[in-house]
Order: sequence, then structure tokens, then C-alpha cells
Amino acid sequence: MRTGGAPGAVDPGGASAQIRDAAVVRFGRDGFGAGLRTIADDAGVTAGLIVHHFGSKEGLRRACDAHVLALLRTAKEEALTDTDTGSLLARTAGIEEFAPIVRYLLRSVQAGGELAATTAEHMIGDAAAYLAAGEAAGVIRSSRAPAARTRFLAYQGLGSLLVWFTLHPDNGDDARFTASLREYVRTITFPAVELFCQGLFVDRSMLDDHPLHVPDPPSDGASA
Amino acid sequence: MRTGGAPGAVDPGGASAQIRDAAVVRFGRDGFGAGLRTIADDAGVTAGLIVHHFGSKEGLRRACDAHVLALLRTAKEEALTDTDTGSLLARTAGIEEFAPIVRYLLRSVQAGGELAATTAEHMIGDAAAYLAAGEAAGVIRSSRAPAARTRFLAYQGLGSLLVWFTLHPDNGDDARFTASLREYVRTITFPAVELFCQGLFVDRSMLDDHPLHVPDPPSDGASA
DNA sequence: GAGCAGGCTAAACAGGCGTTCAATGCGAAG
DNA sequence: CTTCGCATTGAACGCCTGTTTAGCCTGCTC
Repeated sequence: MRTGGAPGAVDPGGASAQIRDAAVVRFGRDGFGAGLRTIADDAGVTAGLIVHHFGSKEGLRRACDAHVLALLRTAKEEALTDTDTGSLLARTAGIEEFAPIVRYLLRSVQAGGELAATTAEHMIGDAAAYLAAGEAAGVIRSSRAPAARTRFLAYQGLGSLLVWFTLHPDNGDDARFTASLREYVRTITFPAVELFCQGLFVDRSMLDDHPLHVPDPPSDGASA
Repeated sequence: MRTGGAPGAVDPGGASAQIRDAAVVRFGRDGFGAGLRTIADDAGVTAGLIVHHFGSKEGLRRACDAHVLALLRTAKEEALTDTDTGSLLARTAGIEEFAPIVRYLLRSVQAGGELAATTAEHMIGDAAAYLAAGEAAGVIRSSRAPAARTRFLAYQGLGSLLVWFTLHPDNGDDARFTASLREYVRTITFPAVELFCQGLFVDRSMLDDHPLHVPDPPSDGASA
């Protein structure tokens, strides 16, 4: 086997990164209940080595979270002026290489925890930026509660995607996942556009009569 | 104890129903990874008895699914003319007694599986009825793809609720859960009303220019 | 060449899991 | 009273989990 030096083989980051990548893929595919030995087999190593490198399974997951978050931050600048949250993720996963990351993120949101909250805050922040930009450009209506609207849209988009993948467990390879993701986008695009263009209710009385006791809280979405 | 003639019959007060109820509560609270011994302790029995009555853990879960589904069907007639999916669930959980059922349903959707698909189909069916009724009453706009819109709205409402509870794990008693549910409804009500009344985009060009190659598929939402 | 450090492995360990089994207790029937 | 049937128990089993431990084996350093 190759050792820790710097051999000429394709070894980006060494076995540690290899384990981490395998863990991201396996966690994304099977959820965080996946066993260390399974991940070890995927990475071509043993379970003991994982603990040797990451201290524990939780340490491995922290490393995966940090790695995915770093990738997310790196790929953030590729984000375009898109209004829909699901489409944003879909675009990110358009690059087939990023499918495991999106899969891992969905698993993370599904399982809750710190990365889930961070991811949600990320998406809410992005959505806020997009909405503000669209509002400034005159293509998006103003809101009487912008922050609440932003959080609402982000929750809806992320949750809808999550339900889709929970109900369509095409737990195959990444190509299947990407195809399902595209199918999802194709399915929701028209209803989303229709809803965003013409709303759902015929008249505005329900909105105009609303007391709006929602104080449009600050962007902290964690505490109840 | 009573020795029932029919072993599988619903026997209010019997140990079988007691185990099932405890399992619904525990599964809803901790997820389906909860151990048999934990459920047994909750029900005041032993793990062996659970297997004796339900055959296996999967059998117990099937019994829970069937029970929850029966309760859902029973409580369906209480549904009112509400447009929002989340509010529907919230109204159902308004009765404190129904909080464990809603919790179990959310866990079920989170975990996927048959009950999740059935629940989703239920909600889609209900949403379709509400939308059609509202459309007939002239308060809801017509859609160029009604079935797609229905499924879209159901996915959004259900997913948003799911993300809320994943990110706000107030895993305390049922009172906490109910309070969090009310908080959720309070939070999303205004943005939902605003979106449903005035949409999101300023002009309709994005909708009018849409080719609409979505063939508005039949109400089967399970297969990809 | 000798010695050391560390990546890496295989085996063992402790604990939890679902499940099985023999035995107990109690109520009903003969 | 005896006997049977069934709900119920507590202990045991086998499996899988994350983790620990001891040792090998390789490459670097002197």
C-alpha cells in the first residue's frame, strides 16, 4: 500500500482525504447511520484507521461537515440570479461532481444538527440577497415582512426538495440522483412560476386585512 | 388481564393497544431508531412481549402505521376549508391528543417508506379538494396545470413543516411540540398569505412565455 | 545498517440491538 | 381440583456497532 509520503500516484490529500470523501458519499447515500466498516471498505482501508485519523465517528462527521461547508462556500460565487431555492441546489448539482455534496447536505438537513442549521442559514442568506437584488431590479415585489418572506421561501424550497427525495428514494448511483434532481426541478418549475407570477388567491382582501403582528424578526432563525 | 378471543383485534385498554400507543409516541419523539426496550419500558412491559404480539419491530411499526392512518382517516372529516397544508396539520394537532399522531406522521415522512407516501397522497388529495372548492367558489385562481400545482403546494407545505421541526428539535413533551407547531404557523402565516395574494414577481411575462411542456400528469405522485 | 516514528491492520472488547427460549403465573374450562 | 391455554417475563443468543489495543511494516533519519 502507499504510505504517507508524497508518491507519484494520484493522491490528493492522502488517505485522510480519501476516507473523508468516501464518508461524504456513503453518508449521503445511506444516511448517517452508515457503519464505519462500510465507509472503510469504500475507502479501501480499515475501520481502525478512520478512528486513528478522525478520533471517532463524530470526528469523521465533523470533518465531512467542514469539508462540505468549505466546498459550499467555494462554489457560492457560481450562484446566479435565480429565485428558486431548489433550482439553486439543482444548478449546483448540475456539475455531476457536486452531486455527492448536495446529497450529503440533504441528509444533513434531514438529520438536523449544526450543519443543517448552517446550511439553512446559508440558503436563507442567499435567498435574501437574491430577493433584494430582484426587488431592486424591479422584478420582485416588495414585502411587508421581507425577512419572514425570505425564511418562508427558503424553508419551502428546501423542504420541498427534501420531501421529494424522501419519497423518491432513488438510492442508486450519483447519475440516478442527478437525474432525479432534474426531474424534480422539471416538475416544480411551472407551478412555482405560476404561483410566483399570479399568486393563488383572487383578491387581496386576505392580505390587506391582515393585522401583521409579525414583527419581521431579525435574521436569526434558530430560536423559537 | 383480559384474554381476548381475537388476538389481533383492537382492544382499548389491552396491552397490545397500550404498546402500540407507546410506540407511536416514542417513535414520534425519537425516530424509528428507538429501541424495543425503551418502548417496552414506556408501555410498562418487556421487549419480549412486543415481539410476542407484533412478531417483530417491523410488525410493530406496521401496526403503528395502520393505527395512525386509521386515526387520520377518522379525523379527516374535521378538515375545514383551509388553503394551507401546514395549517391543516396544525389544526389537527390543535387537539393535544393528536400531537403524537402528527409527530409520528412527520417522522414517517422524514424516514420515507409506505406510510410517508400514503400520507403525502392523502395531503395531496386533500389539497386538491380544497383548491378545487376554492376555485369553484371563486377565491382561488385557476391553474394551467392544476395537478402539478396541487402537488407542488403539498410538497412545499409538508416540506417546510418538516424542515422547521428538523431545525427546531424541541424534543420535549407534547405541549412543547404543540407550542412549536403554533409558532411555526404563526411564523409562516403572513408570508404565505402575502405570497398567495400578490405572488412574487412583478409581471407575468415569465408565466406567459412559459412553454408549458409539463403535461399535467395524473394524480399519482409516487412514481418518478 | 540501526533505530525510530507513524500509517496501517487485524483482532479483541464492551455495549446495544432485535430476537429467541424456557419458565412462570393466572384465568378459564372440564 | 386439575388441566389447559395464553399473556408475560427475564435471561440468553447472535449480530452489529464504535472503539481500543497490540503489533506489523514501511520509509526517514542518523
